[in-house]
Amino acid sequence: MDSNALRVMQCRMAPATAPREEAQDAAPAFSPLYQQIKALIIRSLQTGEWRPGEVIPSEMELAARFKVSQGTVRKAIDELATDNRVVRRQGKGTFVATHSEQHTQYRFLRLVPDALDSGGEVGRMSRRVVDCRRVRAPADVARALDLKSGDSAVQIRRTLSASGQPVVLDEIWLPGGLFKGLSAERLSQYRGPMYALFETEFGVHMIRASEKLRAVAADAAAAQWLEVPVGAPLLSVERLSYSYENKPVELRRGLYHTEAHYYRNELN
Amino acid sequence: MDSNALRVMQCRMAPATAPREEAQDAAPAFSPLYQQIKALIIRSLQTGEWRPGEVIPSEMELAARFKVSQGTVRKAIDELATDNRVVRRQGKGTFVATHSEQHTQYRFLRLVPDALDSGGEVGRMSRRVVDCRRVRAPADVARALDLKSGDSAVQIRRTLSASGQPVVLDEIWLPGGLFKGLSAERLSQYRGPMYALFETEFGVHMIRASEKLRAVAADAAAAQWLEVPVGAPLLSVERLSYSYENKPVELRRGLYHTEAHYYRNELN
DNA sequence: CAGTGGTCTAGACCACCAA
DNA sequence: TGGTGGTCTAGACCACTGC
Repeated sequence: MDSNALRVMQCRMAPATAPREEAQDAAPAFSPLYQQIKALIIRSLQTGEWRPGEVIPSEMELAARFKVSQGTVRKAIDELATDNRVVRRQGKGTFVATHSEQHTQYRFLRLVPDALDSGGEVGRMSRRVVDCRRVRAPADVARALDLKSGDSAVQIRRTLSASGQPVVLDEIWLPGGLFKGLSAERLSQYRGPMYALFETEFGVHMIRASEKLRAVAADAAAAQWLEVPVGAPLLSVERLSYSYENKPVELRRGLYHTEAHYYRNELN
Repeated sequence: MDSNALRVMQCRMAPATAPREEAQDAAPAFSPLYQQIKALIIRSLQTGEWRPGEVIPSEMELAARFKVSQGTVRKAIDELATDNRVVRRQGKGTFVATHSEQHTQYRFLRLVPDALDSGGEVGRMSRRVVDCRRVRAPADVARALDLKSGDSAVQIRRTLSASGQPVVLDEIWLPGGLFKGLSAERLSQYRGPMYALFETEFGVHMIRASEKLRAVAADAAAAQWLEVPVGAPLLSVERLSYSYENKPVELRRGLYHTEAHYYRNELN
């Protein structure tokens, strides 16, 4: 059969006689078929062919569409699932990941109260927006978010409180161009995690983040908001979040009061 | 063919007419074949049939031994590889993971110097053992390590320095029974990471760890060792490490000076 | 060259879910 | 009951390693 020869060609290079859809990479590097399929699926996710929360076509359908076996599609989807880009549900289908669902809420928040140390839910925190302004991005923010100096940016400051005690003071920076119309009112009114709002209102879906942690002393402002003495030790968490297109779109500088909470991390 | 019937039986329950090796779990829960194979391989790893750094039998050999297809063995090994219990090397074989190799050194240390912020190697740190004593485990340590109160424990204190500046002060607690003969001399003489010593000298291999991070103020002792003022903010990292048998065997309380270093964490 | 892990296929059956 | 993802098989060929 020549079907195998076709498969091999697909493996070795981006074929000219391609079946329908093709990545534009001119990279001559070897890439397995399932990686190519994965890239094609990601493109469809990026273009919005399937939106967050929706089902994507079944493995059989995708196999037919891409003219590969079900097993190859399966391996592609397996990786998308471990990347948290899709969620598989046996008997129902494969769904585009979203921040708007219960079990994925606060996916990036690692703060745990001392109290429910083992067992028990992570207590819901109450949000309070301090302010939300549009300004020209400072140099360091512009560098982190890949903006030109002078570009517009949104600055949000907010606190999170657990049982009345303020625990987190966040300063959030977003590219102004992507978040037109974002205001303190929108933020305050919205129910659910901020990342869910970003997703549904602005089409920005965060897939991963990178954090830098340090211990710092509280300055006057932080001390006031977190109700601690000036100079008290605080956990500084600088988070850079990346969008579906793998571009940095959020810089979040958090100060955590770790007297009754801690930052949990699992190492494997 | 009845070979399929046999497979199904293996899937549904731990069979009485088992092929050679069996897990002892009486749990009636459904478990896929490849999970059973994975459990069997883990048992062989625990009993030392294949030791850290060694090759395990090829997929074909294991398939013959367990009387399943190569694909099933492959899926079992895939999970062991993502669990960091084995390492696959194309063309060479599958190797039992070890802390004694270059690319896995300092697997659990997330501290990164500000300097080489992107690109560049993580600079080697110099170790210095402050002291190493055998004492009766304090209550909190005993609880964390599943010891009886009054059991013997090893307490190690040491520092890590980068380019002459002390950065980390660790207090390490180990069960006395597992680490007979561990002394300050052994620790000082050993070249390579401490976890490699644990592995080669005491047969204790860490597979995962759980950390709790907080910001704290330096007390007098910490201030002296880390050469910071009393009250300076330090990153407190309490790590509980688990052995191959998934039992907690190390409690490590670290204080990190995060002026020129930060704790890096990737969220997915 | 032989042996290893890595990819791909085709087809079977199972577990789960909803209508 | 039919459709989805999940498991398992058998066999082919590819890529990498070391002799």
